[in-house]
Amino acid sequence: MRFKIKSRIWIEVDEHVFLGGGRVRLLKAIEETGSLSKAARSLKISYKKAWILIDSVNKSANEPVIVSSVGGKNGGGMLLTPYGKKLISTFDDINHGCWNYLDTQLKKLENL
Amino acid sequence: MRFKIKSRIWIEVDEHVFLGGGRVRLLKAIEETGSLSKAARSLKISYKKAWILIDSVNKSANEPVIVSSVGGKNGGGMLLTPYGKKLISTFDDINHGCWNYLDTQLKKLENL
DNA sequence: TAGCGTTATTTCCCTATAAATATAACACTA
DNA sequence: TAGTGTTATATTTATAGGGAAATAACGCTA
Repeated sequence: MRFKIKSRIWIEVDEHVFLGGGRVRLLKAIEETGSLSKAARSLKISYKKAWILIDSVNKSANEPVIVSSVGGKNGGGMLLTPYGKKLISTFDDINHGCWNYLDTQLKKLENL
Repeated sequence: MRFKIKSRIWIEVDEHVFLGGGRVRLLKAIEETGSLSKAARSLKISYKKAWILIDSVNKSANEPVIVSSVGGKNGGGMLLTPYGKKLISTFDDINHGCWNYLDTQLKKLENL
């Protein structure tokens, strides 16, 4: 029997999702591209969906995660704040730790 | 900032979900009630949804998880096999361990 | 001033998921 | 034999979520 243990973790604030895998992927894409529309294209999700995700992150956080500018040289853009960068690296850290834990548990299923 | 780290784990076989929180809840309700229809009513999900969940568990497992009988004294029913009982207790064990790990990580978010 | 590429937001439509309904088969009971 | 409460399955109906498109505002550039 070939088992795999999968997991998904997310952070909630006031019973609402604040940060999860999808939001972290999006934040990383914003960090790389410098814009929400480019990030959405690179992840092949609609701009609307990307905007809703970022909007909910902003509304849940009490410290800025991204700063956006509209108009200007290249039309504007989005940038991660230092707090935002720390947030995604901490999320990744915890997530990897969770995977490592689950790997150690696999044998419990295999010799069941 | 009041953070909570939430998680969901599940077991896959051949890239398909074999066992997750919902299926485990349903199996426990079957163990308590002795029937799939009673279990579905107690969890307030439709019989159809419950049947699809159990059907996929049966198809993924290569050892029986439940045995069902149709017709008869009380119309029939469903029972967990010893393997099925071991499966849900192991799942619960791993799941609680995951929660414990995540609790230890919460401080990383709080003093960020 | 016209054009551009963004952010920001609304509206409409479609589709995929879930719920509700219906039906068959079954084996016991009265 | 009629009735009952299951399992098992198909069909129809409703609902919610996502995608596409349209629109506005913005501030730089040429």
